[in-house]
Amino acid sequence: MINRKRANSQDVAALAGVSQATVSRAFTPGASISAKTRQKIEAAATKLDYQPNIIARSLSKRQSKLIGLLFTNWTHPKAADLLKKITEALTEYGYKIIVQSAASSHQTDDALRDFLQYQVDGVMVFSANPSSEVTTEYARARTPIVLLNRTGLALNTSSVSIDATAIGRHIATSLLDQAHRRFALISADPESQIVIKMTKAIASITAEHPDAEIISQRSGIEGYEAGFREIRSIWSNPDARPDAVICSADNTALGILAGCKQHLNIKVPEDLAVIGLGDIPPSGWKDHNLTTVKIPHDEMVSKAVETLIAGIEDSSLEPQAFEFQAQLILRGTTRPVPVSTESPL
Amino acid sequence: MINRKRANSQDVAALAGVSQATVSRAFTPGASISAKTRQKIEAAATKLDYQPNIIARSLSKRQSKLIGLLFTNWTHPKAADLLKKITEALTEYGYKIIVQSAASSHQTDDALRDFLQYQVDGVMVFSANPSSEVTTEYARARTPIVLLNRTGLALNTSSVSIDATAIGRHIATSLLDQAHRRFALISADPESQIVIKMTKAIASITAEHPDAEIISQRSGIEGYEAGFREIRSIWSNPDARPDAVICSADNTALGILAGCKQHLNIKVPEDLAVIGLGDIPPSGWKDHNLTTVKIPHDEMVSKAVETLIAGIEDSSLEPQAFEFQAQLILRGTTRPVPVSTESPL
DNA sequence: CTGAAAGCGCTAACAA
DNA sequence: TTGTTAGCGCTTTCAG
Repeated sequence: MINRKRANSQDVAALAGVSQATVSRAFTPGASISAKTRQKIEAAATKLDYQPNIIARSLSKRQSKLIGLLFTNWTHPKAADLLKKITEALTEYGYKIIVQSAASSHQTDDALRDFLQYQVDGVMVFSANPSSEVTTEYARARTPIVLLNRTGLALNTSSVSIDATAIGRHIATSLLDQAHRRFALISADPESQIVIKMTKAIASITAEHPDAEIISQRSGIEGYEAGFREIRSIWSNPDARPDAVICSADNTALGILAGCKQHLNIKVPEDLAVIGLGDIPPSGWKDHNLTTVKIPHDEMVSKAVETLIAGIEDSSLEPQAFEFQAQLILRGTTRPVPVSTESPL
Repeated sequence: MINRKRANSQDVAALAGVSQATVSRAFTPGASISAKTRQKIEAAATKLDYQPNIIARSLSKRQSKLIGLLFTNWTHPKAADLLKKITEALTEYGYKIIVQSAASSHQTDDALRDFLQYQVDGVMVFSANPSSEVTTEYARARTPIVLLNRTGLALNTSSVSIDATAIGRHIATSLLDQAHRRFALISADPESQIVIKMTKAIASITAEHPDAEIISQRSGIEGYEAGFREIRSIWSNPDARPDAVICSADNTALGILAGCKQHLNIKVPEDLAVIGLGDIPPSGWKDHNLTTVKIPHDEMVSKAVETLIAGIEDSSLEPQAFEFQAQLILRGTTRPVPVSTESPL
């Protein structure tokens, strides 16, 4: 059987002895069509291996059932999980996902414009901020954008993020309760809104406390090895040693821990407290037992997806910003909390 | 400015005072059009925020510039890296990627049929085997499929994988050289062609050796914790203890290592050798120092992408199967190789 | 180099 | 319930 080209609804119509429009109805849920003709058509369709051409449908219906997903932060420890969750959630709603990768902000905008050419019904952006020119284009096209992992700065976009201020204050307070005073802050991307807000929150707490301070702030440190190296450098100046280091990622914190143990003979948490961010599985393993912050990624993805879908279905909806509460998980790399402050009931 | 609908080539044509077809030409690389009219059109286009509708173009050209990417194994340690690489490589060639996730083989087939409805120009499947019915449909539609991480069993599909037999033989031989005799095999998915082939290869080597044997084979073990638990169970029977365990994933091997150290007081590699698969970063860290197998993922992805593109551009091309050589990385969890066998020059 | 016109495969009124 | 007809926005002959 040498089928030159794929069967279309015309071919099926001819074989079934009905009009082409009727074939279209047979493939439209809830269209008015008699059971008998539907059967004829289904028979003809399977015979010809017919499947509706969604591209043509999209053109005609002026909606593509396509969602653009722009991904930048591939080294995020949950990158694969997030992608899976996003993909599956959107699939549930009957959408397909077009992924693009972007490194620079320039690429971000280009990718976003590409999405528009593909007539996506909506876009989700993970860890990047589109320019306001692009978001305006989107607004004009009435195509909603949801930013995941960014706080709601950009115009015309919804966002889902964590409440960085709250967790920042919480970390700082907890550290102070545990009698830590000299904080070092280590981050990957200093531009990240979350890092900025957390830093500000921590600073505001230390400012209120007479002998507490942020004694150093370093950025561009990402991953285990980077942490491993960084702690040496931090420790090298005996006059400026912190007694607590707060990292923007668990991986980095684990590297620091390893550095403390292997080279520097720093006792954690006695000499130094270490706090991570993300609560990746190894952090919970007994040999690491890292105090860290758990981010409710699943809830955030669900909310992001819901928001996007809502924006697609009701284009009059205003963009919204959501912040989720992250949770500090106290484990072995911070000193035990004094009993009195625990559940002050 | 309340632009009800997006501008189309018609609108641009009107504004520029040319025909719609000319606008189309202006956006077709290499079309014959004078510099002057092109400029007029570009001016009009930017004024109207016009961008060609790729959906319409696809319908008309009968090619979507869309590639379907079916992803099943999200827990693969390199999942995010692979996705990134695939996405970026295909983007280089001017394609966009539609991702879908599938758990069961049933879902695999459904997802692949969905891709067909979206008129994808080709499909890449990571770690799954489509049914032959579906691959036949694809063949009929002249839409190439490339399987990544599967050996070339399915009809009408190309595949890119590692040479599991070679690496299996290599591992077994190396272990025998190091005076190991009793092998335990631990895998996540016993159906995986790679696992099957490696097992067979190892078995064929042990068969040739009088006192070597595979003393146990366990599957369904995936991840650090699973490995951590499994080694206890393996070790619980003093009469059937292996002196080498070969894992289908580094994570699992690392869990085993931790179990050996923390609970069982097993000396590695003196009492037990441990070999992983994948060479994830922690395996190389000094505290683990795991002997493992490095898989040339980047080369494999490049080859898979090239093969797919080639298949799209020349539909007469026959499917091909590629196998890459994996590399055994000897580190600290296997006994040192006797000097005599090293470089037998 | 440019315009007119005929599709691409489908949906969506509108009649019948 | 069905058929007819007119698009959806673009590409691509074919003339000019």
